[in-house]
Amino acid sequence: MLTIVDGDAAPSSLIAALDRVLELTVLLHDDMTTSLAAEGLTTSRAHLLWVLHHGRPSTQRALADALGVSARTVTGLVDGLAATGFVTRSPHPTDRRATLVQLTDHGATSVAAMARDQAGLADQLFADLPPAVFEGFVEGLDAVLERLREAIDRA
Amino acid sequence: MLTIVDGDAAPSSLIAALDRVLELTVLLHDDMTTSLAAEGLTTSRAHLLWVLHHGRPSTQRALADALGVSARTVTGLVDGLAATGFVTRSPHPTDRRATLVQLTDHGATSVAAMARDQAGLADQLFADLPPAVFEGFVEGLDAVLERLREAIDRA
DNA sequence: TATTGTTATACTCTATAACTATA
DNA sequence: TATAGTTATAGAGTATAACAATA
Repeated sequence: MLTIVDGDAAPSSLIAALDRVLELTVLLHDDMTTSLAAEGLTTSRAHLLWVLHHGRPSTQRALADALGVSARTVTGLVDGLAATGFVTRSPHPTDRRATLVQLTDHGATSVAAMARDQAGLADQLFADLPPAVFEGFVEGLDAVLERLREAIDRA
Repeated sequence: MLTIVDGDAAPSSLIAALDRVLELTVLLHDDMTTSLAAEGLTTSRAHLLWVLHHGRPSTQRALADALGVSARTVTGLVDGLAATGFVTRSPHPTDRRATLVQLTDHGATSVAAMARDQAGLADQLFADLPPAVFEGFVEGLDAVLERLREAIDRA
């Protein structure tokens, strides 16, 4: 974690807040990585399954676009997911260049488990928060997200 | 981004909140990756530089412990950072098995740039927030972090 | 001519295991 | 005997470029 607070500069509550946001991101990432590993998935492969669950059988080209990675990368991800039984490849009915990727039963079960895990995590993080605290958090979060999107757009 | 809200389950404000937290983490990660790439750094290498900046010349063993990776991984990271001029290796003064890694001027300059980037980001995210919104966000963030740490401890 | 997905190649991060040089 | 860091090896994610099959 890139914690910035040190003796080099005057401490800033803004920087301290960013540090805690970054800590949250790191902890969340580790938690999700651990959960997925228990099901035999990496984050990249899980992401592909997730896209598949929401978009139904897709060509690899469509998956590459949805995931924001190259066609070559999708080949590798699908290879791995097919070898471990999460997806299957089948020919596209009308375009003989293309391949359709679809979830197996095992893949669908894993996606359902991922959804349950996320719902459970949301519960653990938020369910017992005082409503005012939860609402304040969400309000601030939305404002921060908006500013972050603006900053990225400017860059 | 693993956005969970779909037609499969009753929409939940808790899940929606987690989705936005996850969106924030993804956008922050992409933003930082882009900034670091502009300086010729990956996140792993930047993390090592950051540890070095805060801990002064360190053995690779100490770096491996601080980063939570294997000794082999540190060898690779230091190889890359040395080849690109961010760090140098030198013999440990008293333990001839060990190697000290230290920042070059270029490495120190890069760490300073990283610190500036983070401070700038904190400004962009928080500086123009109404104080009450900022405080509500931080209060909620602290509560969420606490619950996340508890959840991880239980697991 | 353009597109889909592959092979070829390469770089990075990560790990374990075996080994060398030292403690 | 234990530790620091290396080589050897391997798997995963990522990319570009060249290529085959098909549109």
